[in-house]
Amino acid sequence: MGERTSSSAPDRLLDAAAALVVEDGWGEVSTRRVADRAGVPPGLVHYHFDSVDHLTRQAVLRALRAEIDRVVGPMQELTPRQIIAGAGDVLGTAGPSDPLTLLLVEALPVAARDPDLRAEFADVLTWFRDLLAHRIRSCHPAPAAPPEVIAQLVAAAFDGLGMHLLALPDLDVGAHLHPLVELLGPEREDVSHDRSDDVPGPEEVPR
Amino acid sequence: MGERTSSSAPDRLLDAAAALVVEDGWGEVSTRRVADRAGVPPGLVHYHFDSVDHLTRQAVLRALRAEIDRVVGPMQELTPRQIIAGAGDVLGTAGPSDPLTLLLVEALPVAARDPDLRAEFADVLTWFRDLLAHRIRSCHPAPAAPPEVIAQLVAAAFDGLGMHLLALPDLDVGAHLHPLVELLGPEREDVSHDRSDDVPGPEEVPR
DNA sequence: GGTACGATTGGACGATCGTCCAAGTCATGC
DNA sequence: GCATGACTTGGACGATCGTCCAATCGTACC
Repeated sequence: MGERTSSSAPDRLLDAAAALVVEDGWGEVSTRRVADRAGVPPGLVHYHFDSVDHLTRQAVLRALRAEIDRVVGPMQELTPRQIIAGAGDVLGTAGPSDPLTLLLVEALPVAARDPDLRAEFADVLTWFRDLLAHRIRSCHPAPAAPPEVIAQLVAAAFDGLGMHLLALPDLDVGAHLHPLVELLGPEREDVSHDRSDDVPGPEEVPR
Repeated sequence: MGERTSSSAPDRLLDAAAALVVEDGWGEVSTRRVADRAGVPPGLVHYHFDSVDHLTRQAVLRALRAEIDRVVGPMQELTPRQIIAGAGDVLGTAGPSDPLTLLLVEALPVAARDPDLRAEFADVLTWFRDLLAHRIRSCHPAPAAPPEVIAQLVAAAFDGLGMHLLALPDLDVGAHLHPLVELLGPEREDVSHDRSDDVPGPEEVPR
C-alpha cells in the first residue's frame, strides 16, 4: 500500500514505460499496458503526458541518462588505459540483455526519424565523447593521435561492439579493444619488457 | 500497368515491406499498408507468407544482404587502407538516410529479442569481418595488431560511427577513422602482387 | 460547514490492427 | 466442355489501439 503512493503517478508511468521498452521493446508500450505496469488507470497517461509516445520518449531519455551515469561515472577515477580496458569488461559482461544496450537499440530507430530526440542523443553522446577526450588528454606521454579523435573512436567502438554483441555472443571484446591502447602511445611507467605484451599471448582471436 | 505484372506478388510484397521499413520503420509495416504499397490486395499477405512479421523479416534480410553486397563488394578491389579510408566516404556521404544504416537500426531491436534473426545477423557480420580480415592479412608489412582484431575493430567502427552519425551530423568520419590506419603500420607504396585470393561468401559460413 | 481545483477513475468513441475465409479468376489437363 | 488446382479478391471478425471526457475523489482554503 505504501509502495503504491511512495512515488507520484508520473514517476511510476515513466518507470513503467522505460521498463517496458527494455523488456519488450518500444513498440510494445501502449496506453493500457504502461498504465497496468505502473498500477494506475489508463486515463492518467493522457492527463500527465501529451501522448503515449511523448511519455515513452521522456522515459527512455531519463533511463538512458541514468544508465550512462552508471557506466561512465566510475570512469572519472580511471586512467585512459583503464577506461578502454574496462570497456571490455562492461561490454563483455553486458551482452544483449544489458539495459543500456537495449535502450540505445530501441531508441535509435525513433531517433533516426525524430530531430528532437536526435538532438537529445547528441547531448548524451557528446558528453560521453568529451569525458573520454578529457581523460585521454591527461595521458602522458601524449597519444599518437588527437585526443578528440581517439575519444570518438572509443565511443564508436562502444556502440559498435555493443551492436556486434547482439549477434556475436562469443565475441572477445577485451581482445578487440586492446589495439586502441596502442593509439595512446608507449606505456607511461616505461615498462619496456615488464610483461610479455610484445607477444600476442595465449589468448587467440575468437572463431 | 505492365509493371504491375512484371514481378510476382511475393516479390512485390517483399520489396514493399523493405521499402516501408527503410522509409517509415519496422513498426509501420502493416498488412494493409504493405499490400497497398505493393499494389496487391491485403489478403495476399497471409496467402504467400505466414504473417506480416514473417514477411517483414524475410524482406529485411533480403534487403540487408543486398545492401551489404553493395557496400562491401567493391572493397575486394581495395587495399586495407583504402577500405578504412573509404569507410569515411561511405559513412560520411550516407548519413541517417542511408538504407543500410536504416535497415540495421530498424532490425536490431527485433534481432535483440529473436535468436533466429540474430543468427542471420551473425552470418552477415561474420562475413563482413572475415572479408576485412582477409584483406588486412595481405597488408605488407604486417599490421601491429592481429588482423582479426583489427577487422573486428573496423567493423565495429563502421557500426558505431553509423550510430553516432544519427545523432552527430557534423561528425568528421574520415578524420576519426584515420587512427585505425596507424594500426596497420607504416605506409607502403608497392601494390601487393597476390590479389586473386578467394573470399568466403556469406552462404558458406557454417552454423 | 462549503467551495474550488488538481488528481484520479473508468468507460466510450472511431480507427486500425492481424487473421481468416468464402467467392471469384484463370490457366492447365482430360 | 469441364474438373482441378493455384492464385487472387475483398470483406468480415474480434482485439487492441490512442484519445477523449464526464464523473468522482481528495485536499487545501475560506
